[in-house]
Amino acid sequence: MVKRTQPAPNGDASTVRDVAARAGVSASTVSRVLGGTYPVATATRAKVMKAMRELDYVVNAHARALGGATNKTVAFVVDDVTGPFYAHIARGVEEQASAEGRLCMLCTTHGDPRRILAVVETMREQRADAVIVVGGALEDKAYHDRMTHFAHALDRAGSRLVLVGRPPLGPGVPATVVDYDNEGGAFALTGHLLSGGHRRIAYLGRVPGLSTSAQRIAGFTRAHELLGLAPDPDLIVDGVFSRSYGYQATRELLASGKEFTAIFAATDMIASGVIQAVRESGRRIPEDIAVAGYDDIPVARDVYPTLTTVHVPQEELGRAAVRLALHRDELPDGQHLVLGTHVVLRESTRRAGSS
Amino acid sequence: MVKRTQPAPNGDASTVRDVAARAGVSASTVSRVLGGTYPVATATRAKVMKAMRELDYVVNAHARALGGATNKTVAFVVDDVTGPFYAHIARGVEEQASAEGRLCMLCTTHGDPRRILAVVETMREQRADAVIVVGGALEDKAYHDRMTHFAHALDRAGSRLVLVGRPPLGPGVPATVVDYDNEGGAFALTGHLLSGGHRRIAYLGRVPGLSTSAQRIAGFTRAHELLGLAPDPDLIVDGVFSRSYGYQATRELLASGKEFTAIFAATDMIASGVIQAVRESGRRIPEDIAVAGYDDIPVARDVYPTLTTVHVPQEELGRAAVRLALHRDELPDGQHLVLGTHVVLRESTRRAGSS
DNA sequence: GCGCGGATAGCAACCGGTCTCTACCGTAGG
DNA sequence: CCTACGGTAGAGACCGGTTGCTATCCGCGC
Repeated sequence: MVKRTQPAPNGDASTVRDVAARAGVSASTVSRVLGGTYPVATATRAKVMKAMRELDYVVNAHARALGGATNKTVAFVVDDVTGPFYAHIARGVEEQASAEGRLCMLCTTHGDPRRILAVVETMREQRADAVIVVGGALEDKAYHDRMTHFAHALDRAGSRLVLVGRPPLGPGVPATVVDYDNEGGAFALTGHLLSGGHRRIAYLGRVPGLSTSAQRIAGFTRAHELLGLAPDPDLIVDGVFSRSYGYQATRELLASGKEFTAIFAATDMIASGVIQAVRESGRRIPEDIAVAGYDDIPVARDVYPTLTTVHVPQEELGRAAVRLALHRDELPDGQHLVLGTHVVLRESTRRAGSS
Repeated sequence: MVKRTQPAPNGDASTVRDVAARAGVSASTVSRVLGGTYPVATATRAKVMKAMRELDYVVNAHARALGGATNKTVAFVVDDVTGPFYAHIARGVEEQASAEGRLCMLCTTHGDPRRILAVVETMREQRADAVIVVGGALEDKAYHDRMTHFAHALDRAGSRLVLVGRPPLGPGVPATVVDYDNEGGAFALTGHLLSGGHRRIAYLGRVPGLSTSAQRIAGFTRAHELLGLAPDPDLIVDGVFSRSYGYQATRELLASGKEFTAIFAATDMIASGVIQAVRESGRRIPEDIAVAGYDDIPVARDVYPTLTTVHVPQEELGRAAVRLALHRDELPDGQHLVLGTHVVLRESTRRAGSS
């Protein structure tokens, strides 16, 4: 007899068979009590429950996952959790996952696209029933191909790839896309600035090759064109999505002597740096320079003056991602959901004349 | 023959045996190629690798976990990921977990202590090799007992409970504690304010029954006592750790007519609301009222004026939690690590005379 | 009194890897 | 030429739950 006869000999968790032995029933019966989806006599059930309690038994999720196809797990892949924008999406994902009885794995890539691929591979091993990738995508052919490959691989394994805030991989690729109206938000915000009389608007934080950036620039440009204008390429500055970049770039821009009356920061994080630099230069916001951001993260309400920005429904993006991944039939036409965005007017763009 | 003969009949992932069949070897051989820890002839290895590539094979993490005792997973339990303080700890946890070849599960409790218990139970099922619980603990007997129970249960299963930023459960309880010098930080910060001449300091955001809060108040009080003073209980205001609370409480405090020259906000989040309310009242910071916070989250550098606060090594807390859980021998004496904190002087407490 | 069907419980075969033990190969040493 | 041994590969028993099929016991109707 190699098998232990002790209930739970301290140092190893107890199993169904331990519980069965103690309750004087078979393992199947214990399993049925656990599952609840099979008739078990009340007296038997009570005996089993008692034994489980006495042994402090918990099922082994892995053994359970081996039988069924799925692990009841959702994976969330993101650049960096400390960014408020992603953190709020993460909250939505976690909440919805939890509501759907799923666990949530958190994986960060620190901006390295190769790590995304590695992480998705790992999630394939974990048999997660949804893999949610968040953040703008690199417009790179090889990368795109690898993601397409993963979409198919996940699909074959009964899992689902969900892209949040990035463009679809193409028709026929089994992936769900949850996006927000990036271009439309930029269009509306730029329109707001233009209608406020601004004609020379600087755009800070263009990221070449990043889908999110391209869309915002597109909206920015389209709003100009609607009025028969064109943005000055000289006022569109490349950068990264960070506060310190916003601060630094603004100082340089102010020092350059270029003319402009408004700054469209690619993100609120950038905008908060912009605001600091503008104020340190002695200029007033919005009287001398109007400032606007994008994302509507909490900092937009906290800066002084409060920041006009484009609201992105972050938590809803996260929730929708999980919801659509698990109930694919909810979205009949294709697998592409676009959530709306809208401009939130605050002090940083208020015109002198306005109330 | 019920078993499929097709390699991977589209709709189900391929298994070791599928690969074995295609490579013309046995399942054990495939497993050995996978593990790498057993001599396999070069030619055989090549055949197997080729088959794996052709079938786009990935191991099933659950099957693998079923054999070994652990799941190579670390669980991170937190109130809310959108709080910057917790988000930075999360980043530390995720980074270290990733460095140690572990995956990271994210679980949020939304401040409901019952959910912590449920989550820990779930992690027991998952056979996570560490469960990291972050955030101040409720000083409640029943709750304490349940946590102690879980510590033992996890220990029995070869797993480890780690408490971050909360007091130990008691001697003999198998749990690792990674804490920071909460009381010392509050003591130093209060000392800084007192040495700046402030004698009536308001404390905003006491949370009755929360360990973190009690420790900060203790440091606050001890610094007063060192100078033969005592804080005015009337200036210690109960609240919650949020920006809006800080804003509201400050308005009420200013309107109340109570005398004070400095505000010690229990957290930076509260402080950012305090700053806004003070400035809106027309008072200057720090000339009329000095403001200080706690935690040193990014917002402390972003507010105007920049915020004096107590630096808490958030990422290191997260990393240490994972490290100690996995290499328990690293901490010889007991399982209690306390990281240091220090005051970060910024503009919000600068005296007129100082540079 | 006998047979039938519903309600329960048990047996054993999975799920997909890993690991131990055994078997086989070729070759080098005696 | 035979044996011993290093090097490899295979067979099969796990890990812990789940589940289809079977077996048993019971009450009840004829």
